[in-house]
Amino acid sequence: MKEASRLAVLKAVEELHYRPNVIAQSLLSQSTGCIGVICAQDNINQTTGYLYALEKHLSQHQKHLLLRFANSKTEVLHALDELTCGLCDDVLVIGARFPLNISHENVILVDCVDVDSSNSIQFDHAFAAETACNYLIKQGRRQIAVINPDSCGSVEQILLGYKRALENNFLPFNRNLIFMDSTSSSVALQVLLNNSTTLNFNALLVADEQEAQRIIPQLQAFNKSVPQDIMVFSLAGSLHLPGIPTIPAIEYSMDAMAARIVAWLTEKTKSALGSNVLRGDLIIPDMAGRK
Amino acid sequence: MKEASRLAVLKAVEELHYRPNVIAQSLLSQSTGCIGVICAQDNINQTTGYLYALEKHLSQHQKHLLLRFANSKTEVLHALDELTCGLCDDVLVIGARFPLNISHENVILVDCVDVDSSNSIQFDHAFAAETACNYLIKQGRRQIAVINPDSCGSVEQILLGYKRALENNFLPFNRNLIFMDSTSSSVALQVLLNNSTTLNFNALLVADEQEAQRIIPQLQAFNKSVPQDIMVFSLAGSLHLPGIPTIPAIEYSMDAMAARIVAWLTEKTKSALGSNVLRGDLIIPDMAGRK
DNA sequence: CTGTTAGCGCTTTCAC
DNA sequence: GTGAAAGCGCTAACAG
Repeated sequence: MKEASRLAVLKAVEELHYRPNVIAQSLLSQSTGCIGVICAQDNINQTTGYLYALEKHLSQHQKHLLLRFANSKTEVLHALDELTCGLCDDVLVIGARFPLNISHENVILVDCVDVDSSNSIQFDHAFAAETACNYLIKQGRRQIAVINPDSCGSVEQILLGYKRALENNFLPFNRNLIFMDSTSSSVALQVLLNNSTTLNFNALLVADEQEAQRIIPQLQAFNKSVPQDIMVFSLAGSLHLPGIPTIPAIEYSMDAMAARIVAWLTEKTKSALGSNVLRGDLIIPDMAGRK
Repeated sequence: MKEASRLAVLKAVEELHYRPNVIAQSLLSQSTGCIGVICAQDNINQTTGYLYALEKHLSQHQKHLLLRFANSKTEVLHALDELTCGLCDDVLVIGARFPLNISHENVILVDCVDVDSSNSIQFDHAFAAETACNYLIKQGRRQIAVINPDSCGSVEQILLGYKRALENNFLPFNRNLIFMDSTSSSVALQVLLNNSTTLNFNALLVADEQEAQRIIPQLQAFNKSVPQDIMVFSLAGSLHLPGIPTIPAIEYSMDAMAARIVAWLTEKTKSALGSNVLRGDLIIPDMAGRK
């Protein structure tokens, strides 16, 4: 081959801005490099962390993030249908609080409820609750109440970790401090406050920071100062927004989660997932920070 | 054709879960239905609103949202490169605060600075500032300060609307109340507060709610109550989070924006954009709400 | 080492 | 009416 013609081709490539068509490549390779991400969590503000971490990791592996939102099983299945016709190599479903019963080869369930499938990544809520209680007990809070909405699906796990921490600290278990099946967290809080003289609770575990921010003003309205009288602990993340004081929380590393997911997607061996539970980090408020 | 064989085929389709391969279809039609969305805003929490509205509208038109994040011109161009090799029919760049100089046929710039291209949708900041000032003046606030970070790129527009409102209300313009080129909004605020006895300002326009939540505690630290002493107004959206009191704001309808974008994408005529500026709604805090 | 060919899964066209 | 064939843009495997 003449060097001249080689250069001529390269020059033409340059000048005509030739870009090999990835669709034609995909047709042959039977893989598009697209990963569908179906966000099913009810609080869409929580998706940002997931998406940012996921996109960062996916693009590093030449993969594309195809985003969908879905709020019910029907919507998830519909989205799944549209994405698995050759468009996406794999699909993630994130944060579904309704049972899905999906056990497809190429679908990974992340932080979903009612998971029987092995293709899933779950947060270790038992570990979170245990850490939370141990922290609170070390802070001198021995009467820890728990308010967890019915829908969270991590009820048993949270209770497990809660009891484990109490046992390890030789503390008695009081059923009246636990509100796991309440439809409204506000009602649960009212019951707690109405019985506060006998219950005498000084710490409160809630499902997430959003919940905490709803509950804290209610506590204050009943002359309970936070965290002096009642220390409120979020079992899933803090918001880190200006104007909102930090509360102690368990925070799950979105980066760690994304790394695991991408490892699974690229290696396609179940062992890549390692354990399929992810443990969160304990975040304690900066005492020197804002009041 | 025999009816029996027709049914046999349909039955086989059903049983084998046959799904026509969209990639093969794309190769022929030269269109994938994928719309690349490059989020370039520094505050990733702002992306959620865009993404949710966009995905909703796109999926209604059988289009897919391919998400990327980019924080610099280099990253945006790199993402653009990867998406325009046949994968995406069109690409949106959202919220870039750095000049891009892109005027590609299939790229729409949304809420980006320094836009010369006609393929863009901008927020009407002049209109926002004018509405804000008119509202504040009607609330009895005639000394309106403005703090706007340099990077926002809407400086002239905001000043335009500000002056227009003042003129229409026969109020004098005071240059000392305007901080448009300050690197730090905190420094600008300090200058304002140091001169507060002579300036006597009773309202403050800030770029967005995030900024407002940074500034409000600083005002309170100087014994300025909000909104009694100083009414803080956000020129771009409010957060609507529990635990954060609502402040008056201009809020842009993500739904309206998404609808316009999808109209442009589907009709592919510039007229579909209508005007390429989008005006925001005035949001006033619910006085009956939290303190 | 270079050049040709077949075929990825589909749709459109053209011939029967 | 139904059925065969061409071709979308690319890369594999093959033949020269």
